[in-house]
Amino acid sequence: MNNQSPTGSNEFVSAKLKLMEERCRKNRLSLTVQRRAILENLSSRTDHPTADQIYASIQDRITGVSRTTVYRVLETFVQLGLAQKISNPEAKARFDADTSKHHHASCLVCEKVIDIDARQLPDIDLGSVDLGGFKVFDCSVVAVGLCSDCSSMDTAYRSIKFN
Amino acid sequence: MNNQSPTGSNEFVSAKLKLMEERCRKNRLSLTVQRRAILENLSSRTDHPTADQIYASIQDRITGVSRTTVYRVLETFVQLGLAQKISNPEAKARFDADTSKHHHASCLVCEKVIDIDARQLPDIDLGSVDLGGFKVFDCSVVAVGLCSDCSSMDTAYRSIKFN
DNA sequence: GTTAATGCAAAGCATTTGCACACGT
DNA sequence: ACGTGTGCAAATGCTTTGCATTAAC
Repeated sequence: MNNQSPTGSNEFVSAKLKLMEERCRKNRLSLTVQRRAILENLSSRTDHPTADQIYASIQDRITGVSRTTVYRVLETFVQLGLAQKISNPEAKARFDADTSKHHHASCLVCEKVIDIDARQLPDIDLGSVDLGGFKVFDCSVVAVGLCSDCSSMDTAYRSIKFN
Repeated sequence: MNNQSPTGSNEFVSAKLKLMEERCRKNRLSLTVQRRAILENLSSRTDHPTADQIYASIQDRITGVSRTTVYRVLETFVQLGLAQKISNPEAKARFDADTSKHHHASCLVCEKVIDIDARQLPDIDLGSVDLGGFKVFDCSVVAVGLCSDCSSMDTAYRSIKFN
């Protein structure tokens, strides 16, 4: 993360929890321990986890949470605008509690996804682009390549077999 | 598609097949009927199909092709730089025979992915952006929203449950 | 002939669904 | 109490793997 975005900080987590309570109340959804635990976990990390990664890191809590619930709750959060599924080239969904405008870089080897601060790039203006009637809700840049850990390892090049 | 890009045209398909033959020879890979059929199918369409969609549209050929082979061959094409997996928010891989610089818009309802001509947007320059050692191979814009078909249907709004 | 590719069946992950029970309001 | 949410188990969807057979060079 860059030093300007609060994603993952304690303040971000508690603000996010407050927002969830507000949105849940507005939509008559229950404030369950599971929802709190899942949102707390997702918003305290910056690694854009899969549903299963979130499940793995909270299942050992006192209460226990089922995998099914993690999938269902994350879907609810997306509908409520509390989280988003981020675009990546792999065949699995990754989630992000930071719904503000920013971009991502996805590692082809370890599949890690890092954030790119939107302020480091000019705004993308799709207003004057012909999209044939497509209504854009959101757009962002996705970079693919090798993260610093993977590019410093020989193993990184195992996946690049041909030329 | 826009009228400047040749993706999907007969010329594009045959040029792509020639390129595949060249790359396969260079890497001592066999020129099989399956590889030809899969590349021909992928490069003649502009809808960014999943592996399964390609399988569905070629399995009724004389020879028959197995699903496994489609998955394996597509992976090979990506390694050879003949195709790319495109970033999208859904939990499945989508392929594109157009490896030139362009962008995508992904429909949240029908999951259709349409192309956005790179010339309609300013270049994205990640050269001066701090990525913490991440090595970028490629980057593009991904828009999410509703395609023209889905935004004209009431059903499109079924997925937007909350506020 | 040798090496690489395919097909089948089975396994492995990722995700969703049906239904009974438990919890939040 | 009422309606919603959860957990379990099973089903489904997407993708990969092992191994014997077949095809390409």
